Parts: sequence; structure tokens; C-alpha cells
Amino acid sequence: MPELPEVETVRAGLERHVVGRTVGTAAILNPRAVRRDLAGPDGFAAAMVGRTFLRAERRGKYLWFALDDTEALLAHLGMSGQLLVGDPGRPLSPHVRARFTFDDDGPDLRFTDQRTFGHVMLVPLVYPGDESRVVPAPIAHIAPDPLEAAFDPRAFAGRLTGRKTQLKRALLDQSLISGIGNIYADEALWRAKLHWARPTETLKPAEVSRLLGAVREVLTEALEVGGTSFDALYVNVNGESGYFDRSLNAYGREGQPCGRCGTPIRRDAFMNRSSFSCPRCQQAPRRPGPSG
DNA sequence: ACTCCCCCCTGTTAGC
DNA sequence: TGCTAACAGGGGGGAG
Repeated sequence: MPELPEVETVRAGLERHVVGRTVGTAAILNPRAVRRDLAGPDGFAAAMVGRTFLRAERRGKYLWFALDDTEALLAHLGMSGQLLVGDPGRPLSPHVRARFTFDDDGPDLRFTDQRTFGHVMLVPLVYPGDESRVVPAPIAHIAPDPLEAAFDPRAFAGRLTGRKTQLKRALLDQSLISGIGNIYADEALWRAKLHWARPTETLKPAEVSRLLGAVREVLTEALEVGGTSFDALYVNVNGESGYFDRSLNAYGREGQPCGRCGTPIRRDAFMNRSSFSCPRCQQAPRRPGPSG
């Protein structure tokens, strides 16, 4: 379940192990991995040969390598995507979807993805709106994430309370604030003592800043321990797990006591998935937001 | 313009 | 024991 802390952990690993190196060969082992690339598997692979990874960057859950001033290799890990760096001679696992070797004959890069929700593509770099930062064209509509300099807390507060929806839906909307998924949404809401169904238009300024503080806290703390791993589906570029699952207060803890008040954590069906919260610390709104 | 819901996919687990 | 169904969930795209 790669969200911002997991993707950032992967990005940092790629910066260390891949940046500065030049692609020798590129192979697409499953065409679905490049389904969003207009050039198709063969065109994509051919266009990648000889390109040098100049920088490893990230916004929210997307990461990319700048290849020059105008193009980038964009990647999204989806649910189960991994970018693994290792001995080019090691066995090829059945879930490897794309493989890049380098002209220095060093460690190769493998995009591995059991459930194939992730993808990679070669894309143009553009300036979105009034921002100073260059980003890949397909993600120009994604909002800055709360850990980057371009994030504007006041603009976020205004757009959040201007919506007519439930708070958790808004937190998961990458065009409003990026990098947050189901796990960290539940964790941030628990910390801020806010209910997932709270109508966004009723949020007070103090509640919004409490929420943003909780979001930044939980993302930062998870990042410090390498992200959250429940199983082998999320690992860093060396195949190692993160440790934040030990620090979860709400997510996945149905029936277990709330760390603050002891009330059993409750699980609600939400958007075809689950929402975990403390029924006592996180008071349900009298009138839930739309689609509650 | 904004909000919402379905669907893409595979491996694991719960339940009958 | 063996099958089926539910579940995990990010986000694109289309419906409303």
C-alpha cells in the first residue's frame, strides 16, 4: 500500500542507486506496465535506451526520473508496485513487468508489480499553473503534497472547506492534497480526533490546522521508519520492509482498544473499502456529509 | 465545475 | 477438503 512515506523511501533509494546512470537495455515483460504510454511497449523500450537518470523526484505517490530538461520517466506503484535494484544476474521473479539494465553493467532496476495497478511511462515535463516547479504532464492536476515546499496550507484550507463532501473523501482526493491513502488518512483523522464522515464545509479553522498537523506528523514519523509494511508487497529498493505498522493507532485495528481511551476501534464500510476510527475520540457528525 | 462510483488486477483468507 | 466470495486499494474515466 504505497502512500507518500513508502514512495519517498523508494525515491531516496533510487536517488542513491540509479541516478547518474545510463540505460543500456529496457525490456517490457508485461505490456500492461506501459498501458498509459502512447508509444506502446516497443516504442517505450526503444526510447529509454541511452537515457540518463538525472534526478529522482516525487510528488504525492508519483515518482519520476528527469531524463533531460523536457522529458521524464514517470512511475506509479499502484497497490503492489516495487522498484527493485539488485544484481542483474539474480533470478527473474514472475511479477517483474519491466527491466532496465545500465551501461556500467552494475545493478539493474526492476519494476515488479503483482496486481498490475502500477505503471511507468515516458512523458513531457511541464510547468503547472503558477508553480515554480517542473512536473510530468500527466500529473499536472495533482496537488502538492504536505511535505513539499509548494504546499500552501491556506490555499488547502480554503479549498477543503469549499467542498461539499466527507472529510476522508477530501483527504484521499489527490487533486486537493496528494500523498495520502487509506492508511494514513485513518491515522491522521485519529490523531486529529476528527470523524471520517465529517462534512468538510463545517470544519473550523482550528480543526483544519489540527488535521494538517496530524497529517504532517504521521507522514513524517512513518517516513523515519521506512514506511508501513503488512507483507512483502511493499519494500524499499533493496527489498526491505518498513516498520510503521507497529505504530498504527487506528488502521487495521478493529476491535482493539484505542490507545487514548481504550474504546474498541470500529470499522466502517467506506468507498468499497474500510475506515477505522475510535467511536469515542472521533465523534460522528450529527448529519454526515454526502454519501455517508 | 464538482462529486461520486465502477472498474482495472491477483493473491490471500474467510466462510460454507 | 474444496470451492466460492470477499477483500486489499490507487486512480482514471465516465455518469450524474
